Amino acid sequence: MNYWLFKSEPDVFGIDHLAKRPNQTEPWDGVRNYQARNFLRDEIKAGDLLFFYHSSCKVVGIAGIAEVVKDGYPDASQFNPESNYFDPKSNPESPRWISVDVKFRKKFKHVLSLQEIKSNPAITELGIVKKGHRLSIMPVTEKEWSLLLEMAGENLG
DNA sequence: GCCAACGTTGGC
DNA sequence: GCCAACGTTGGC
Repeated sequence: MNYWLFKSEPDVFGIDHLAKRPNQTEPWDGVRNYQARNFLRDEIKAGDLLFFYHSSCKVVGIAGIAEVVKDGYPDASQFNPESNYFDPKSNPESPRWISVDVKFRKKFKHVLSLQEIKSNPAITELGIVKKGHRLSIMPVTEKEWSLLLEMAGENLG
């Protein structure tokens, strides 16, 4: 089982939205980057855990934890002309974009801010601390997962 | 809202 | 297959 970080804009879909969904579960759709798509298709599996990261907002950082509950499957929004994520070049015979389902696990009492994360010299591999990162989905090492949990003053309880 | 950094596109 | 132009991302 692996650890991940998923970015989302909380004004569009944040951890509070996830917590209010039926069964606290939601398809993670709209990923339109090939590197992130490959993670969804090949490596992200049910049972994996992820940090739910809030971007482009007031307090940027890790807001909580969710769990992958369904392996990769074709992202329905790519075939929906009404969707912002519609991709006319994709087709159902060979879908280009992939979703997984994620389920709410916990919301942190305080967002672990990007600033705090960057201030820890032990966090060096994580994509978000690197300059110019653009990935909306990125791997987190087990070591950094534990460290970040500890920094947030949280656990998986 | 600015702007640097990046991925994608498309002409050649 | 190169690379300039363009659009998007995301922290500030």
